[in-house]
Amino acid sequence: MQSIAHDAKSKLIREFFERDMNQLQKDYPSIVEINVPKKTFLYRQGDYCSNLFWIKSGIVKLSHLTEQGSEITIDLLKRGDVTGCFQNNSADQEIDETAQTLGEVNYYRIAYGDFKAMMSHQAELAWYVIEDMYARRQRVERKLRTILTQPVEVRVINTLLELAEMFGIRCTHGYTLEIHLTQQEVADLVGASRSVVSTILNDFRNRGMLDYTRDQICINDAALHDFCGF
Amino acid sequence: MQSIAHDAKSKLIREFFERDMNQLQKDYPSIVEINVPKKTFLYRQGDYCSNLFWIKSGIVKLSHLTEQGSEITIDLLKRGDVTGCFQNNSADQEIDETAQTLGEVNYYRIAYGDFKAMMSHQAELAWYVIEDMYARRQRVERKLRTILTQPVEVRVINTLLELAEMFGIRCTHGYTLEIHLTQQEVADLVGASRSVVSTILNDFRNRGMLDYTRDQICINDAALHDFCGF
DNA sequence: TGATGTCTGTTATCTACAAAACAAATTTAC
DNA sequence: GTAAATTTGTTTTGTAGATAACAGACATCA
Repeated sequence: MQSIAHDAKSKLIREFFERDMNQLQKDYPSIVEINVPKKTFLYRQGDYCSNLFWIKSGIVKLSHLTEQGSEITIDLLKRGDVTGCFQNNSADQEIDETAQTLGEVNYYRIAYGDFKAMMSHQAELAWYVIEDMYARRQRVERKLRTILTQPVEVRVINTLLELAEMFGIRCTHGYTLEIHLTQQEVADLVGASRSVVSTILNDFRNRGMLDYTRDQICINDAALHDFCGF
Repeated sequence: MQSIAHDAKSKLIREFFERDMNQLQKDYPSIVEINVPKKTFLYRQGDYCSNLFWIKSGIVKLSHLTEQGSEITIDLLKRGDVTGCFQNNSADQEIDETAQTLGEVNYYRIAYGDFKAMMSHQAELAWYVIEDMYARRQRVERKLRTILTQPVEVRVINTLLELAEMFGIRCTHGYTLEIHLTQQEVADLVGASRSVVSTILNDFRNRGMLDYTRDQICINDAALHDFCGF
C-alpha cells in the first residue's frame, strides 16, 4: 500500500516537472534542477532559507545539532518529498535543521515566492504537498512515540527496518542497505548513544539477525520482525 | 512575531468562513459548524476518519495511547489549526491519534472530498493549510528534540511556558492558566512520569517560581525563563 | 455522613542508558 | 609507507527517571 502511494507520488512529479520543464521555467524562473554529490548541504541550521527543495532522486538527511553538541536525525527524505521553509520568509526565520544529502541527489530548487505562486496555480500540486507534509508529520510523531516508549534495542530494529524499506535491495538473507552509515549515524537516527548501539548491533549479529561490515549492513528482516513479536 | 502570524491566520479564517457561510455550504455541502463541550472527542485513535476539522475557537488535545497503556500528548491545537486525516481515505487508513477537546470548542467539520475540492478552488486556503502543517511539524520536531536532550525539569518549564503562551491570562505574578490540568495531564504533555513531575512542581513552588492549587496553575514566567538560563 | 473515587505528595528501589575512556582495526592523507 | 584520523568493540561507572506503593487531601454521590 505504501509503495502504491509512493508510485503515484513520483508519477505526479515526473509528469509535472519533466513533461514541460521549459514552460515551467518561463512561469517560475527560479526553478532549477540541480545534481549534487553525497554529503552536500541543501541548507544548514541557522540559515535564512528562502528556497524550497523538491527531491527528484536520492536521500536527504534532516538533522539538528543541539547546544550540547550531539546530532539528532529528524527524518530521511526521499524522492517526492519537499523541504525548506514554508513560512513567510520576509521575516527573520532561522531554519532549525540541516539538510544534507546521503549519496548522490537530484532535486528542483524553487524560490519561496515562485513556489507559493505555483501552489496557487496548480491545485493538484498543492494537494500533493499537503499530503506529503502530512506523511512527514506522521513519521516524526511515530519517532516521538517510539522514543518515549521503546527501549533502544527495539528502536534500532525499527530504524533498520525503515532503512531497508527506503533503500534496501533484496539479497539472500533479506535486505542489504545501499548507503553507507557509520555506527554514529545509526545512533543519531535511533536517538541513542553510539556505544549502546554498537553492542546491540553486535549482539544481533551473533544471533544471526543481521550482518555487517564497515561499509554495508545486511538485514534479516524476518528475524528482526520476529524479535519485536509481530 | 508569533502572535502577529497568528492574528493573520485567524483573520483569514474569519473572513473566509464567516463572510459567506451560506455560499460555502452550497459549494461544499458537508461543511458544518459544530460547538462541543469539554472532553468531547473529535476522533479517536483507530477510527477511520473521513473528515477534516478546522478549529474556530478553543483547544484540542492530540494524544496517543501506547500498548503499554500510557498516554502521550502529541500536540495542542488552537484556533486556526486544521486536523484529521489528509490521506486518501478510500484505503483503510486507521488514524493513530485521538483528538479531544480541552474546554469548550467550536469548529468546522468538512468531509475529505469537500475539503480537497475546497483546497483546489481556493488557492489562499491551500497555502494557509500548508503553512499550518509546517508549523505543526515544527512543534513536534521541537518536542522530539527537547525530549532527547533536556531533563524533565527543563521540559516541565518549557511545557508550562508554552501553555502560558497558548491560554494564559496575565495576573500579578505572571500568567494564570485558564484550563484545568491534572498532574497526570501535565506529565503526559511533558512526556514523563507523574510522580517526578509532582515533585518538580512542588520544588518550583517552594522556590516561588510558580504556584498552584487543585484547579489552577499560576506561573512566574520570568523566573522560569531565568531557570533555564536565557 | 459515611463511603468511594480521584487527585496529590513523597519515598524506596531498580534499571536502562549516557558518558568516558581506551585499545584494536581501518581508512585517509601526505 | 608511515603518521594521523576515523571507526569499531567493550568495559566501567554514575545517574536520571520509571515504577510501585501508600497516605493524606478533596470531591462526589448515596
